[in-house]
Amino acid sequence: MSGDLASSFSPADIEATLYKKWVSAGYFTADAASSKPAFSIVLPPPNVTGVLHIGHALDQTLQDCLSRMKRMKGFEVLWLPGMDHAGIATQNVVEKQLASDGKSRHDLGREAFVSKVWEWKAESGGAILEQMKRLGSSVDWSRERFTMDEAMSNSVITLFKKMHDAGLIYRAERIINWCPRCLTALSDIEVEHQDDSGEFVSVRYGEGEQSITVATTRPETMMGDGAVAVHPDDPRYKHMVGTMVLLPLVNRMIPIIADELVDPDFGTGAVKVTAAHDPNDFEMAVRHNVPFVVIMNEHGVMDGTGTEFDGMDRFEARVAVVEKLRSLGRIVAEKRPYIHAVGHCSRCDTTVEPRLSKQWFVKVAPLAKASADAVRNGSVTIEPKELEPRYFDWVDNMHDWCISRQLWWGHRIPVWYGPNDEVIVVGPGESAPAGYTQDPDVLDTWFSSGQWAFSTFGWPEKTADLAKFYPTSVLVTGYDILFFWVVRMMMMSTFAMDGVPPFKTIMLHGLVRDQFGKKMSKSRGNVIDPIEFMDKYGADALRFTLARGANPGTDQALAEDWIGGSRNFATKLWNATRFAMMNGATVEGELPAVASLNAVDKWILSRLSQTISDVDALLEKYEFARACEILYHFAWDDLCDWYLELSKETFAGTNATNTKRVLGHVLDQLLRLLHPVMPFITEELWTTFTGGESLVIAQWPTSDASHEDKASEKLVAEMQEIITDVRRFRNDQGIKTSQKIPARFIAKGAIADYASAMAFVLRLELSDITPSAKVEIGSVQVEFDLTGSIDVVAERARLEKDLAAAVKDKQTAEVKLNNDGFMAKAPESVVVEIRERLAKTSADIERITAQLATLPHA
RNA sequence: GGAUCGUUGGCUCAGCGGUAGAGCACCACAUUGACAUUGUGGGGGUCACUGGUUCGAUCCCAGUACGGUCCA
Repeated sequence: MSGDLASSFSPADIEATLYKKWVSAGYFTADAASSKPAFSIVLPPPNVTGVLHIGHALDQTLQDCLSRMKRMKGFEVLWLPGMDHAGIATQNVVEKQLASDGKSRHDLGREAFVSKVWEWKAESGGAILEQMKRLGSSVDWSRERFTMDEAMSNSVITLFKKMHDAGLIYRAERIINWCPRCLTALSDIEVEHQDDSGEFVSVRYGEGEQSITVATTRPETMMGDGAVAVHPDDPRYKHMVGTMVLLPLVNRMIPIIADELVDPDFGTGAVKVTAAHDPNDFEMAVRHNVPFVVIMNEHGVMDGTGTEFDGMDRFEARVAVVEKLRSLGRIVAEKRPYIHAVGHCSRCDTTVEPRLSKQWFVKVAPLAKASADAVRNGSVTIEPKELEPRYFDWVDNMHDWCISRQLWWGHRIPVWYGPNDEVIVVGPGESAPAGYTQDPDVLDTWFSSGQWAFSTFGWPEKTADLAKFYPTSVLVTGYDILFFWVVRMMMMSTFAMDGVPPFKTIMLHGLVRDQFGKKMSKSRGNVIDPIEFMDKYGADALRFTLARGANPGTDQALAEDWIGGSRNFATKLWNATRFAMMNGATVEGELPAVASLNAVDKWILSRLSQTISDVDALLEKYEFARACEILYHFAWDDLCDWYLELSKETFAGTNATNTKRVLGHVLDQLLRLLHPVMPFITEELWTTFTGGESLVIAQWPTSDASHEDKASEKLVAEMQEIITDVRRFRNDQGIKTSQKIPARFIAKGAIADYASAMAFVLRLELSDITPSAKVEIGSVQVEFDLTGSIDVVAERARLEKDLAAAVKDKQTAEVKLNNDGFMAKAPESVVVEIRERLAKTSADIERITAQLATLPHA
């Protein structure tokens, strides 16, 4: 019924072939018309510019794990792949290429530039999708999407209009984050705050009595000041509020205002109000009618101050302004370096410049509230629950979202302006009246990727996919993009889909770090390349390592050694399967009645049943690490180290029919359980072993309570104890593991039936001997004929060590049992357990003491 | 500064009111019957500190110290 396995496992020989087989068989293609229950996941779309990094590998391993398990459980699974057009990032890549030819996008013009980007995408974009195949991701390639696809653009425009009509999108002049290099607005989340070394300068404004010292980190913007602000209750300045003070350098009179926003304990307690260049100042300015004075252009170059600083870069100007103030004797104090948080463009790291500008915004309050409510009322669950506060913290305190970008690559804002400042939104299939011109800006990338959970299914059309697969079952992603993407998905989906959130569960995992728990970064040089490690150890090994480290919501360390360990595990599975096949293990025919089986077979079935129910429950709870741990130990310890060893004697005999069938069953079920995590090797082993078509479409195991058997578990535990103790004895006595020793077992009851199995494992030759040494475990004695003297010193040391342990255990048990409080209040089951421990340790002490007494003195 | 998480063997992490666990690393022995990408045995932790609750605390509570992350 089955083929042969090579003598060793070589991942490279099977992976690509198997992946092609799965795809061409259509296993991953979802059927919206299926009567099976749906299970759907949308892949967090990687950037079109991206390459597979270890974080993707983790994210996809977990999603694939869930998808494959659900598929085996009989769900109609759709795991939808695709990519994000990544506005700024992609435009930057193509602009860089142009720059190397000494050109800018303006040389090409908008249309030519955009088609250049499409060209780039066709040639070098999406490398990551091919890399996903290496990993084995069971995505539905027939449904691959790109956020700039026509259908998705249609969704974007439709939703923009819908939101605009609902009053959720508006245009306003505000202070926004501006990147002077990318020359576009950024949303709050595209700004990264870093501790920078700056300066903190105190400058005296005004003259004589009518002077006030302001402290600032941005002296260069003072030419744009419209006021000085103090706290209303600050006694130092109360008398000055409402008066005017001279603004140096430009010699303009500006008012002193009082505002609660000022922190009297910060600096001098007086701050300059630069309405057009600082978001807090902007707020105050609005409240107090302070004029907006723009003193910088879009490149971050001083402009319009009418001073010698015009034309200087903002940082150059900072130095020059301070220099000038110093020469004027206006510097009261300087602190340099002054470490403070400064915003940087997340795409190019340029220091962000707050800039007064007219942009489009999403009014987030009602959307954020709906998103928060969905989690608060339980219609969406966040796993692990501990991360919920972070979610609420964010959605409950969100600012309006700036969605316009001064870029060319992206969804063009569907707004047209008429000759008399009319504003209309032009939906799909509509067109603007003659003489209207379209807004030149494009939408934030997240505006389209935020629609990923429904636009990919064909919204706004009422498609079969949408009906079948929305809302998606679970979103699997790193907690680091909870705010970027997850919240946007929640807001936009809930709005577009009439209150139905995009997923039932948000499963958050952590970041992959290096082997010391440090963040991976190019500058540290500790970045792990998943492709390199798949080449070296196989995709299964990488996947297993990642899944095994994936505790919910927490970061995980990753070391090459550990991937090697997982590769060893794969090798172990390979060899165990070879062994099973060599010994005639089979999946043919009914599993024999449990009553007819020997205790070892009963035991492994019992362990299997527990393993199945544990692994199933843990995977359903997204406890990947614990599920993998259980699988690892079941496979390696229970199956390979004990079951196979204890069955060797049976296989060597003539009555192995039942055991062959049991082993076949256990192996079959184990490979199924492991398939979601290690799809390649399990597929190869299982198809070879069983002759079945594919594990991808095989049934997921279910536990069988009738297989659970405490008596056999107890018996095998006893056998394990005996074997371990005899091995220890042999080790202590320096007897080679290969050397066969004449021995006999003195045992009563069920255990006596397994003397020969144990003897086989222990390389003992059972015969009627005259013993010269013995090992006692509980009521069982194993006697040996060592034909000569034993190492008494070693033997005495071993027994004394056991004795000491038993004495210590006995004491702790006695202390408890002599404690009245314990006896009065501890639950009965605990008391019973301690009593049993006392009995056992007492017996052990007696036995070991007696044995020591028989030893000759060295 | 605010919030939040963490502190368990050499490293990375599980666990959790009732005698401390894993992987890797380490030590010794072994080429034996699927596997040296192996097997067998072993060593190693007063579970950060101080109080409290409890018959009993690594686990619960409070505080302290140190570290991380997010937000400002």
